[in-house]
Amino acid sequence: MINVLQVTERMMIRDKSMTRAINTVGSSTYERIKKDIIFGTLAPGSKLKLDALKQQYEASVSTLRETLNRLSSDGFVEAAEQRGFFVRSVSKEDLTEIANLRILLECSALKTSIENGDADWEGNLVAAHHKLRLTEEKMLSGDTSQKELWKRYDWEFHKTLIEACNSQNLMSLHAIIYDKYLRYQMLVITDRGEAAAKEHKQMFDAALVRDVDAATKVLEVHIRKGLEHTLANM
Amino acid sequence: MINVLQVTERMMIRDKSMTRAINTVGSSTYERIKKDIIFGTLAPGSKLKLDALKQQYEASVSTLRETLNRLSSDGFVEAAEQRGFFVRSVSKEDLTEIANLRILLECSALKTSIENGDADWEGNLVAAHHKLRLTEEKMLSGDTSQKELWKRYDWEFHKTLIEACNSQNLMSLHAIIYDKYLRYQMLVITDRGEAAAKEHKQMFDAALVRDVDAATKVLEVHIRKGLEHTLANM
DNA sequence: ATATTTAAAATATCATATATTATTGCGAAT
DNA sequence: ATTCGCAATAATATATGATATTTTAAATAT
Repeated sequence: MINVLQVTERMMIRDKSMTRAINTVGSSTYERIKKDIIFGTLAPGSKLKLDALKQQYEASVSTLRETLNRLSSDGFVEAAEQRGFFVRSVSKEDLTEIANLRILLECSALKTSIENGDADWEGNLVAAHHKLRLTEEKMLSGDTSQKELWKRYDWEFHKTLIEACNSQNLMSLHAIIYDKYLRYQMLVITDRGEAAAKEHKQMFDAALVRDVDAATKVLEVHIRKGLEHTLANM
Repeated sequence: MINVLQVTERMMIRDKSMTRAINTVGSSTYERIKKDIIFGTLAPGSKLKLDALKQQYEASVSTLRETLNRLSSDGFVEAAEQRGFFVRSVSKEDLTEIANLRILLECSALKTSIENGDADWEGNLVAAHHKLRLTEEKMLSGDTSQKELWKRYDWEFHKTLIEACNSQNLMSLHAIIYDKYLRYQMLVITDRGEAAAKEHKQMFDAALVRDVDAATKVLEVHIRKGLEHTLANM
């Protein structure tokens, strides 16, 4: 799931021999609003007035309510009965909870994934790490124009690492938590560029030689350091 | 959260000096449909046609769509773009994933909770276990009329056990997973009555003497045995 | 049998009506 | 003067029914 930065334009899918454009207004507003919450365009705690959203996202009230209800179940929006919707507010406590959850879920998934991953998985991992490293190098050399792309490759790398864990349920829970964690990262201006890149490399190497202990330990440090960095800057 | 068996009638809340009835059609429909999915009234895999639901739950299409979108984010309903909604289908693989997730989340929460629980928590735990034990005894002596109540007390006991874990995020994730697990339990006819009751007692005792290891071990066995029992009967 | 056309059913979206909450203004009491 | 309570009004959320679009199925032709 490229849930974070998913292309919002119409996607093509194969249907028999024809290609046909599909995408509902609902799903595209969902992606757009979610993205705007994660990347801070919609500020934490701010009221989501339906009339205003109607103009902003060019969708009807019903469609917006469907969207906001979904986002509320996901935990990005707060729904106050008969008082409307709000962007989920942020706090250090919440971030700490999110980070701990991410450690719990992702480390568990990583362990199983490393134990079960086949050649396909290794291939995907090599590819994912390669793309991530290239973008990281660009970022480190001062070209910060592609922050969104960088974050997408970060997501793809982490997702690929745990992809062989054999649990759809775990994967989708993790996807949500990852996005919540990302939202906090986008809240602060700076990032841990070089250190994070080094940790990615260590995880990559450990995963390929099937060293579960090393990989999960680095992952935990990776997340915990990210947590500390964000806490210190928010 | 008494999410499973929550009373669907209007609830009273205090507002200044008056009591005032609140409850939207949306939230009550949500609870009702969720309950019907968990308790099997709405069969796994079955199509959720809007017209039919409209009559069944006496709500408009838009309200129902809001509900179904929420349930889809929660994972109880499958939303197929432009093809409508379906009750989430079941499988042994899915149940196994759910059980493993429950072990992961609940054991982690239990550990922290036991480490942090104060006198209030102990009191709540004593009360929760007492209510559960009374109902279990009735069930074991043949009175199976209160299966829903029993399941509610089971939920309250497990919830109370982890309530001092200091993580709202973890608690709400756990609540969803618990309900998914419960759905599978309701699918099969029989239960592990006596054995489960014994395990509850063991967890209760271990929690009170703050024996993290013993408590989490029993919990894991408790869930794993429940998984095996359900797998064998589905 | 397979493909195409047509009809029916169902979903997605919208505009509007109803119910609820929030705001404002005014007068009485402290 | 300031606070509090109350009523009228405005703003907003919730819920509904109607319409447009898409999918499913049934029927016909290749």
